Amino acid sequence: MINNQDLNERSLYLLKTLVERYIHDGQPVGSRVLSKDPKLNLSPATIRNVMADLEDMGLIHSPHTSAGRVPTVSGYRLFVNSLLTVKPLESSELDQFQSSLLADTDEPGDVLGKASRLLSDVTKMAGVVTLPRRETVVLRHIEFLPMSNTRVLVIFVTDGQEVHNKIIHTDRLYSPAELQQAANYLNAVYAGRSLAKIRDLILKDMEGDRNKVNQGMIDAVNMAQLTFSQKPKDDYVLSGETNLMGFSELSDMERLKQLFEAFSQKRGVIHLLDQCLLVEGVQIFIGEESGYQAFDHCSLVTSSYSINDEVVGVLGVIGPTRMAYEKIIPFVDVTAKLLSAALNSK
Amino acid sequence: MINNQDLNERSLYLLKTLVERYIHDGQPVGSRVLSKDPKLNLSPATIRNVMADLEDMGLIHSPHTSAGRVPTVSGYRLFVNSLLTVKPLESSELDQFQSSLLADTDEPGDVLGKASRLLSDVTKMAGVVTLPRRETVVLRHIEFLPMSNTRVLVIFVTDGQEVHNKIIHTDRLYSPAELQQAANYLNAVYAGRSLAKIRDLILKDMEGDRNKVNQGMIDAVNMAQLTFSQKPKDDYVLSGETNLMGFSELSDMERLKQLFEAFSQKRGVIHLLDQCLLVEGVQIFIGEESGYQAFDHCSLVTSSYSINDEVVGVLGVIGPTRMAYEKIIPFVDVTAKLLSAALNSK
DNA sequence: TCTGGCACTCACGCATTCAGAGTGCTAATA
DNA sequence: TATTAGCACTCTGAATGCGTGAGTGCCAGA
Repeated sequence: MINNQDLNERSLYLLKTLVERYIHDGQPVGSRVLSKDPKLNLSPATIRNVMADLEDMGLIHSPHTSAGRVPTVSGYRLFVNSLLTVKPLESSELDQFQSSLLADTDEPGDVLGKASRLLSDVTKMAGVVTLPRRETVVLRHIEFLPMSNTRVLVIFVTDGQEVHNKIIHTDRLYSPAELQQAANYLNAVYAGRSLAKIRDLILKDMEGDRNKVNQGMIDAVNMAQLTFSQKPKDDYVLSGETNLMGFSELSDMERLKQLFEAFSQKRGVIHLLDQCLLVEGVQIFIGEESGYQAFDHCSLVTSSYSINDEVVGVLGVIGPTRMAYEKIIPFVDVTAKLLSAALNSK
Repeated sequence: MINNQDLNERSLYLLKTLVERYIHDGQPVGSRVLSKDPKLNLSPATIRNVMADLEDMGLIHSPHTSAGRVPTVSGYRLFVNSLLTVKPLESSELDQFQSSLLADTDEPGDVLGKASRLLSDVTKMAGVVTLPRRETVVLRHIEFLPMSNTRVLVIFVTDGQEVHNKIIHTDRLYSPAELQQAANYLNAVYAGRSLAKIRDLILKDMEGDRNKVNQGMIDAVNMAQLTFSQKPKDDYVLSGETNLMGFSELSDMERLKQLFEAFSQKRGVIHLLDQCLLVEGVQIFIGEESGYQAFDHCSLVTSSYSINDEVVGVLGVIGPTRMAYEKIIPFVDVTAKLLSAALNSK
């Protein structure tokens, strides 16, 4: 990868203005327009020489002979890493964002939806928020309700205002009283622990079963096992996808279709977002960097969010590679912090 | 509207083959191809005369002078109402559909999702299933869980395997025991009744409150009131939207965007689908008939489904006006019946 | 009432032209 | 040695024209 040591000040400044210019008006930028930059103060010919160098280094390229230059992925990368001057948010905006996140709803877990909508509304691109990873999330309360036959509805509430519903099949018919008892037991023993931890405990408890006197406890642990054994498929809340249909760089129907299919498949996107869980702060994938073909012409700006200082999820913005990074980055950063704050159990 | 009395046998047959032909290969059909139809056995010139009549009646029209004819909305309408020969499903297909609906999941309420996916998978268009109307749906069980402060999580299960979660704000802090007691009371009194009925009962109970001795009952009714007072916004499960991006008649980006925005707004679509609740059997909106601009170039084939013989929702298929109605119609019909059967509480 | 024939229209594909934008290269300049 | 002016060159995109094929409408004759 090329870093800013390899280039002199002038070339870097030229690249910077070129990228800014391109982001601003979407046209390939030629030597003439750049020569008008007061700080550059060079003739078009000189600028052409510099641009030729930048092109040799793979930072820019021209779509065709007479068309000015466009940043490549490496060009964007260098720009974002070293040249970007981020625009901090106004504090009034910040207040506004915060209040829109905290606005009351009657739907549990809707903060995530709100965050997603906030991301897409403000950026006019697509917003995405992963649901908190169940692994690290803490169990608050569990409840069993009998359904038909041996089917039992499990309801459990976790930190982060989330309610989960799941149907399990028990080995025999349980009475409502038995179910209640099992729930009581589990609430007493497991509440307040992370689901990963609980899964460990279940295993231990099941081994120790033979020694236990109380059949009710064994039943309870069995049910817990049924509930928590498989790793749940993670999920996310997406919004503003339709905004993406307005961008000319995504106007190719075939490509757009692939992108939307990736969105509804969820698998790939989740996998991509999961990579951001490990990283502190804002992370950016530009174009092909993501490794997912569907995202080839998109950029993804993400940040992780947490509940009670434990990182549990990722949020971000998806848009065309040509996006206003200097605004998007601080915005994603702030939104992640606001969401974390909103989810903290007070 | 034009009906089949106004036209002679031959014109009708011509219209029928024209529409079938157009649906089959998507090209405007000219007099030459139609003249090759063995049952018609007419010269192109005669066919042109007949077509001119059909055009005068607004049943077909030509995109331009030398381009053959295409059915108009009225043409499709007449075709669908009187000329269509539906293709009944193979019983092997039927079994397959049924088993894919009944396949077990651990997510409550996922039958609807499965039905939606079935619709879109089989038709290669978009499938939609509205959630059961809460009005008519029957309460099975209700539960209260304390959250922070005066916020209480209400969980209630209805017929049709659906679990609803909602957060209410109570006027004062309730202990878990009090909440339990309230739930017990409500389960005893309200379970087995439709939510509309329950709303009535709540009103009566609240009037009668002053006379009641038991404060617990008053609290319970208050909570029920908070839970059930506002009409819930209805919702639907959509799938296979991306299939729509493959159709040339929907390839206009601006139009497609409007369509997808309508999908995510939900309001308009819900309103449209609600109209089908009242009608027995399959109902069809062709192109502009729906009255929603976003659907101008789409057709919608719907049928209502029921739980325990009470109509509660609508499912359907959305695709371009040029769709294989003779297959889609029986398929939607059957799917609705299968879903109703699957939802019947055995 | 049906049909053959004929003139007409239009979309589409193809080649051509032209202006505009931007480049690379070279030779002159500071 | 770095910068610049100048020039020839390339490519796009819009405009234009032309020929072809498909399909029509209409008329006159069977």
